[in-house]
Amino acid sequence: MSTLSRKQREIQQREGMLLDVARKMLVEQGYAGLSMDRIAELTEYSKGVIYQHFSSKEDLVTAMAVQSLQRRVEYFSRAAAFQGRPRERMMAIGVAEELFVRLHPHYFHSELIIKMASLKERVSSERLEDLRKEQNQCFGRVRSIVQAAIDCGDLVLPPKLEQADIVVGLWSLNMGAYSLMHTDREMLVENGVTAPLTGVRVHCHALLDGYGWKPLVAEWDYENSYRRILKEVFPEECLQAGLE
Amino acid sequence: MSTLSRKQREIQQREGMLLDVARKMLVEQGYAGLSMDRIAELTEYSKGVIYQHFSSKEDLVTAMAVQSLQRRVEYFSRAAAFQGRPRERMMAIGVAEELFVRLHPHYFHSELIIKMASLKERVSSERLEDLRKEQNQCFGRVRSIVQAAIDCGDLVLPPKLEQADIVVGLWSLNMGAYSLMHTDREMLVENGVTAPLTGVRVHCHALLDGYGWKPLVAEWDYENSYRRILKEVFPEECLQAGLE
DNA sequence: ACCTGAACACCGTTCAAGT
DNA sequence: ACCTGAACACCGTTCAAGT
Repeated sequence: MSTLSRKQREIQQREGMLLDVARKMLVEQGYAGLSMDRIAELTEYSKGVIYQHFSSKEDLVTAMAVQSLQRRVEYFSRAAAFQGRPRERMMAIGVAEELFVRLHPHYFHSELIIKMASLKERVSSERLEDLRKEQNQCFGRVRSIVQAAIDCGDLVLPPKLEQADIVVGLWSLNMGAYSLMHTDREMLVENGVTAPLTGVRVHCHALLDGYGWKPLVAEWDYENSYRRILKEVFPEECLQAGLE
Repeated sequence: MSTLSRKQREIQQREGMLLDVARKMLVEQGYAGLSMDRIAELTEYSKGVIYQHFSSKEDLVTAMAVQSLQRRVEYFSRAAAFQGRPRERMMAIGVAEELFVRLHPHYFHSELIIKMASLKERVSSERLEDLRKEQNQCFGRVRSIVQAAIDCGDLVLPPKLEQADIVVGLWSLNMGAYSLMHTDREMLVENGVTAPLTGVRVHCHALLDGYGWKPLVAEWDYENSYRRILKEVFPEECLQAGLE
């Protein structure tokens, strides 16, 4: 027995449909091509209905980003549950992010977009709260792995770095690399960068080695960890993404 | 004796003024608040004149990004000329980026924006060529330092990484960190990240250590290098930014 | 109680008419 | 040769009128 009335469920379903149509539009035609008019036209609802769900265009885009973060939290949670050394679990987070970006580029794209404009002013406070919550969930998942590494002695915090800073470092490297690939792929190719996606993994290992997070690359068979993560945590996603 | 006629110079000057007004508007009111109508109003030119300079709104934003990259190339060039070990020169590039972001946040902002939407379609091909050129200049400045490090034996490329990949790793880390700070500062503060800007330097050192780029942090007094870079390369910018 | 779509203010872009 | 600004098509947002 659901806690929502039939009507409420219908409304929720409608919101999902609106977001699906909007996301498709965003991917195919860019931010400028995303129009409330055309969403109404395509879904055959009136414009008034759309404004019942979303208080503005920016609110709609933020809703897409919230969906994206929810999905990412799922991936991260599964990754964090991997059985192994903390650094292997952190590696699993990296794999989760890679698969997430590969399989849901439109979700990732919507996140990049809300980051751009100073949208906050025009987004409903409830939606902003949702966004904040999901972001902190993501942050928390990663942070608890850093904590575990400190607790078991695998990681001794370098001077001037707190626990949260380690999260920021990894987050920056990953987000920077994927947005670079999204937005400047041509430039990379032009400069002879051949396999940017595989590259991210190697860079992350270098960064973790730099923090002195044990076991170092030289002391452990991370190729094997990688295969185990793919097989044990993301078997289906792995097939979908076409990874061996 | 200039190579441009008086009229041509006037037009160039006008373009600069239009861009200044536009940038201010972008910073104060976000992308949605940037309007061709209001630029015309504020500058007291007609809308037709603006379209003589920029083929579309996207073209205008791209022009801002080109200006930004030109400025960055200046900073990078000065940094690359620093007298010292290649890793110190790379550190100087990091300092250049930090000062650039601190002193010209609006320039940096415009770069983030064009990266967002799939603007390419609506930007004149000349402008796109300018953008490409400046990007490659930046990339090249950094790359040549990596080359120097390889040549003198300070850096031995790790397996699976090419020269250009090292540039991508550093670029990603820096860009990711600064855009995170630009867009999610609240979230960082909420999670106890106190000094994100100083953090970037530490993360970069960790990454370079991870690549095995000599001399490692433990083998060299980089605090001293940092002070020298500020003093010798960016004395004025340093004062402007309010760094000690 | 919920939905519609005309109406409004504003925006990007063009181009015939002016100087 | 250069500039103007009315005109057009479209967009985000609202809300009185309908069911």
